[in-house]
Amino acid sequence: MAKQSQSLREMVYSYFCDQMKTGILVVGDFIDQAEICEKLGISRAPLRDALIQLETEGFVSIRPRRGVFIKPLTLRDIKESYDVLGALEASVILSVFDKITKKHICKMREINDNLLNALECSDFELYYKLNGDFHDTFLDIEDNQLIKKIIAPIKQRLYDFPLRNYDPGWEKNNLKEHDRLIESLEKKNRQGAASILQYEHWSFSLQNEHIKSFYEL
Amino acid sequence: MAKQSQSLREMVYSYFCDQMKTGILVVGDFIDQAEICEKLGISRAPLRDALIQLETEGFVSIRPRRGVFIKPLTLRDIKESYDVLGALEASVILSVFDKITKKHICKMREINDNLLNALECSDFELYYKLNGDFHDTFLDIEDNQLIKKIIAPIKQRLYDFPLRNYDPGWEKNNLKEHDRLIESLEKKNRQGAASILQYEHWSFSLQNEHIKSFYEL
DNA sequence: TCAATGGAAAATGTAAACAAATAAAATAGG
DNA sequence: CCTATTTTATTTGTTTACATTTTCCATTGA
Repeated sequence: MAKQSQSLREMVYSYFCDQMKTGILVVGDFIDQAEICEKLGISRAPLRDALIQLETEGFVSIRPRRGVFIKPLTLRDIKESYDVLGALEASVILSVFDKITKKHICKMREINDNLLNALECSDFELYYKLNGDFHDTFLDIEDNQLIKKIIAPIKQRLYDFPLRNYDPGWEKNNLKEHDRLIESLEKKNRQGAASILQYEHWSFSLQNEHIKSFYEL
Repeated sequence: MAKQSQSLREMVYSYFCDQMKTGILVVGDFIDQAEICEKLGISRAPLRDALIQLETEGFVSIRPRRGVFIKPLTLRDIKESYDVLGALEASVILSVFDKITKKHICKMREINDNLLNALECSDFELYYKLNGDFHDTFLDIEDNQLIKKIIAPIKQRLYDFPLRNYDPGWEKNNLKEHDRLIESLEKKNRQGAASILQYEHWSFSLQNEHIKSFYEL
């Protein structure tokens, strides 16, 4: 039915990621295990394996003897995620600061230009892909694998699966923060760069209103 | 055989935590699944469930078709953990700063006194318990559950299961940092407190030599 | 004596069967 | 007609059984 190189558990895991990304599985959904087993042509064991992994990562909630649900994303969850991402990305910027070259800065500027284009074309899907690329520019230089392993699922939960009310105003603001980050990097302003990330870009209180409308909360 | 209220998976999970805390299961160990199943009187499914959770949390490594190992704790792992803990605990101190009362400060001071006593009695087990309590004093006020959920397994991996070469010199240093943290809190020095946590207490480069001997690396 | 190939044993990934618990439905009583 | 209790059905947690893969050992050949 699929590749044989990877285990069925990994296959099921990717299947869920895809389903969430494409919006077929939505926050709050109940997961019909029998249906999925039939659909994928597998038994319940590897499905359960993947579900436990997803639960540990925070995507689903297994209620004993009652079933599996995709965890709803509350405003509180978002606030908590923002705080964590702010602290960790700021830490990353500080630690990779000396490794950031002109090349990286050029790349970030280029991506930010493309982000503006995407916005003007109202291609929000491209926008969010590019936005990920922007942050990956400095995350890729970081060699702390643990930090990256923590950041990834949190971002995925925030962005990858619920695609809703795009808000050009918010996104333009986002670009400005990116610009200021780039500026700080050019000026070799280490603390400034970290501060922009932690206390502006990932500031929940500053972004509160936009977030509410984006996530329909 | 055990409580019936919780699922077997949770029981197995706690079993592993205990085994790691008490040092029966050591870093690098191969896990004999059949043996554990027999010992606990359960089948392989709930054991596997717990192992997948432990793998996602970073405790063990499941090598497909080859077995399960307790992840070795490399110097690199420790450095990465320190960076994450520094960033997150600093973030916590900043966010709970206004909620810290005289009562909390007294408690921290009290714990720190007991820490010194434990050191003088060479009761290192008590020492590490109290050390956890010290940090919990401000972590308990934090209402960001996500941060706490991230911090807990990282600390557990660092401290809870390998009990080795205690180094009174290092631990005394630790107490001094605690004192300076308390001092900053009293003086309402928000940034100072965060800075002590992130760039001194959880600074890998400052603690490098002590860490090496503590973990026998 | 050493290396290589083949086979047996052990351990894991997967599937299927079973049991217990929860949710839904139907029946009985007011 | 509504409510409460009992019964049925669905779904999960767990056990058991099977198949595939890996590892180890023995035998054979150079």
